[in-house]
Amino acid sequence: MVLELTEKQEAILDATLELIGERGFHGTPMSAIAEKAGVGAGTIYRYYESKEELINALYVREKQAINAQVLKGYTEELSVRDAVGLMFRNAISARACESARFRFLDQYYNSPFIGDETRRIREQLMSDYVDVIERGICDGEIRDLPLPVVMAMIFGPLAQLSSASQLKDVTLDDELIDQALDAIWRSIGCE
Amino acid sequence: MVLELTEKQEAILDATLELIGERGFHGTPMSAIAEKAGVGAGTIYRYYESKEELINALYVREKQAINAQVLKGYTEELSVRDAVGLMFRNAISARACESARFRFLDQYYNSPFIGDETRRIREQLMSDYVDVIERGICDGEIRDLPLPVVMAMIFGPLAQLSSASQLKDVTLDDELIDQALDAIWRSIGCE
Amino acid sequence: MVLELTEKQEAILDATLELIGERGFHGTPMSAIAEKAGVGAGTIYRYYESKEELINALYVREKQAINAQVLKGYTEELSVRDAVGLMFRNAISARACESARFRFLDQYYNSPFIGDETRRIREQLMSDYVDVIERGICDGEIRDLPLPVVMAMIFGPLAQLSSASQLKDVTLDDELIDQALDAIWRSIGCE
Amino acid sequence: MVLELTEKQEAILDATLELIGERGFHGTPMSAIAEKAGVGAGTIYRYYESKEELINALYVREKQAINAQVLKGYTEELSVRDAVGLMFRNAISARACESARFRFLDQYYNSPFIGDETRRIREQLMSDYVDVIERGICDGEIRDLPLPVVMAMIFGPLAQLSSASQLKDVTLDDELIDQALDAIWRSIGCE
DNA sequence: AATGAATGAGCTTTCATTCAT
DNA sequence: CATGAATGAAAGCTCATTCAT
Repeated sequence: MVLELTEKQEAILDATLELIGERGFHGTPMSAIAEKAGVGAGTIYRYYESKEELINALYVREKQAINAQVLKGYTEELSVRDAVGLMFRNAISARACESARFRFLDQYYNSPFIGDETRRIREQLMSDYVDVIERGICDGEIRDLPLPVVMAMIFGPLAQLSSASQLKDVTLDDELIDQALDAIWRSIGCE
Repeated sequence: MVLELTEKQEAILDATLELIGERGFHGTPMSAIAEKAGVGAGTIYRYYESKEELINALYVREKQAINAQVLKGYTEELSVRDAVGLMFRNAISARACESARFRFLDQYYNSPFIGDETRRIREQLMSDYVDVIERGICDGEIRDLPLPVVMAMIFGPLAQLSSASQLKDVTLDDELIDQALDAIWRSIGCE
Repeated sequence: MVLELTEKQEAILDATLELIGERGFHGTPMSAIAEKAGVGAGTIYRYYESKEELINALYVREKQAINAQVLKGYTEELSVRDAVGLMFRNAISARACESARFRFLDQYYNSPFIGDETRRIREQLMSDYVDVIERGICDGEIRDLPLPVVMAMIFGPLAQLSSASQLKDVTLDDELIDQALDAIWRSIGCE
Repeated sequence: MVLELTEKQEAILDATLELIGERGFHGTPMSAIAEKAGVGAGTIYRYYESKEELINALYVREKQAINAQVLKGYTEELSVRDAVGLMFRNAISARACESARFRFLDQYYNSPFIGDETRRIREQLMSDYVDVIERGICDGEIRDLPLPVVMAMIFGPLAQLSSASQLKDVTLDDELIDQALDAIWRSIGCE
C-alpha cells in the first residue's frame, strides 16, 4: 500500500527530510525546501495543501521506509526469538546509517504536527511487530504476559540503546547487542 | 542546587508549561505567555534572554520536579530492587497526574531547542539513577552487565509503558506494573 | 455591432459572470474560471490577454445584454413618455431576474478595472437612451431642461429603486412603479 | 457616537483612504499603507484584525464624515423644501472637494468587503435623511407617496448628477442645481 | 523594575501567467 | 489549438524582541 510518488514529490520530501533533520521545523521555511528540491515555491502546494500536511506525508514515508528496513530478511519460518533478534539488529543498524531519517522521526513523534490520520497510520505500521509477538505468545516461545508488557520489554530497551548511541558515547558493538538481546529474552522468554 | 526563583519567574514558567503542553512550541507566542502569567511582554526578557532560554529554563525546572517525585521515598537503605520498584511506580504515577509536564518534556526532548548546556544538565539529572544502578552492580544485586544495557532494561520499558498508557488504551494497574517489574528483574537480576 | 464569440469564449464569460457575482473579483481566481468553464487555464489567455481584459470584455457583453432587454419592445412610434415607461419597467424586471448580471455590473461600475476604452464603450451604450430623451425634448414632450438634469431625473430614481429593492425590503409592485413614473413625469414633462 | 481614534489610527485610515482612492483595493498592499502612515506593518494589526476590517472601519469613518458635511447648517426650523435644498447643495459641494472620500466610498458601496455590521451602520446613518422626508410627508409639504419613491426622487438624481459631474463634462453650476431641485420638487412637492 | 505599544523581518500561502507537451 | 503543471513575485499576517515611558 505504498503510494506512487512523482519525481517532484520525491524531491520535495527528500529536501524536507534533510533540512528539518538539520535545522528543525522552525528553521526550515517552505522557500528553503523549494530551493533545495529545485522546484518553485508554489509547486509544493500542488502536492501538499500546507506545510503541516507535507510534514505528515513525510512522516508516513519515512516510517514506512524504516519499517521495511527493520523487517528485512524476516520470514515466518524464523523462530520468534530469531525474528526479534533480526529486527533488533536491523533497527540498530538502520538508526546508525539513516540518522537523518531518525532525527526527523524522533522530532515528530511527540509533536503536535502529527495529526490523527497520521497517528492511525503509525499504529497500523506497528501491526507487523505485534503479529510476531503474538505468534511468540501463542507458540509458547514467549511467556504468557500482557502484550503491552512484552512490547515494552523489546522496544523500550531498543529505543533507549539506539538513542543513547546517538547522543552519547555508547558504542553498540555486537557483544553489547547480544547482551541486550539475552537480557530481553530472560525477561520474556519461557524457561 | 535548586535555584531560587522569584514569584514572577514562577508565574512565567507555569504559564509556559501549560501553554506549550496544550498548543506546542509554535502555537505559543511570548505574548500569550505574558498574558497568562499576568506580566508585561517585556518583563519576560528581564529574566530570560530569549524564548529559547525560557524553554530551556523550563526544561530544567520540570526535569528537577519530576526527578524529585521519582526519588520520593528513596533511601540508601532500600535494596536496589526495591529502590528500582519504588522509582518505577513513582514515575508511572507522576506521568499519570502531571501530564502537562510530560507533554512538554516529551516534546522538548527531541527538539532542536536542546543545546549543549542543556544536554549536560540532563545527564547531571540522570546521575542519581546511575548511582543506584551502579550500587546494584557492585552489590551483586544486578548482574554484571554494561551500564547502558542495564539502564536500557529499566528505563526503556518504563518509557514505553507510560507513553503507551497516555496514547492508547493500556491501563497501568498494579498487576501489570508488577509483571513488568518482574520481567525487568528477570533480565538484570542475579539468579 | 455585437461581436461573434466562439463557444469557448461564451463558456469563459458565463463562468466569470457567475463566479464574480458570487464571490467578487478577489475571490475569483483564473483557475476557478477555467474549471467552471471546462477549459484549461491557459486557454483563457488565447482569447483574453489578461484577467483585466477578460473582465472588461465581460462588462461589454453584459452591458449589451442588459441594454437589449431594456430596449425590448421599443419603437420610434411610441410616445417618449410611453418609451420611458417601457424602458423603466423593463429595467426593473431585468434587475429582478438577472441579479448575477447586476451584481457584477454594480461591482464593476466603480472599480479600478474600468479603463478609458471601456468608459468610451459605456457612453456609446448609453446613446440609445440619450436619443430618446433628446427626441422628447425636441418634440416638446419633455420640458426644456439641460440633458443631464433630465437623465438624472429618469435614471437616478430608477437606479435607487432597483438597488433598494435588491438590498432591502421594498417591493416594486406595479402601483409603486406607476407612482414613481408619475413623479418622474411631473418633474420633466410639459404641463 | 463617534469613536475616539488614536493619532496612529487616524494616520492609518488617512493613508488607506488616499491609497485606495488612487490605486484601488488590489493595488494597495498593507505594506504601502503602513509606509504612507509612517508606522510598522505589524502596527496596523494592533488596531484592525485584518485588511477587511480596516476597510470597513474606514468606510464607517468616511460615511460619518460625509454625513456631517451634508447635514451642516440643518435645523428643524427649516422648511423641508429648504432642508432638502441645503442637503442637496451640501452633498454636491462635498463631492466636489472631497473626491478621494467619494472615490473610496463609491468603490466600496457595492463591494463584497462590506460586511453585515457595516451595512447596518450605513442604514443607521441614512436615518437622519429619512426623518426629514417623513417630516415633509406629515407636514403636507411632500405629497403622500411611498417613502422609497420620495427617497428615490431625491437621492437618485443627486447621485446621478454628482457622479456625472465627476466622470464627464457636466458642470454643476448654481443654475443647473436650481433646475434639478425645481424638477425634484415638482415631482414630490404638493401643488 | 515593569510595561506593552511598536516594530519589521520573515513566514506561509495564493494566483496571474507561461510554456513544454 | 488546447492544456494544466509549474512558476515565483507578492500578498497578508505573525510574533520575538525592543525601548520610551
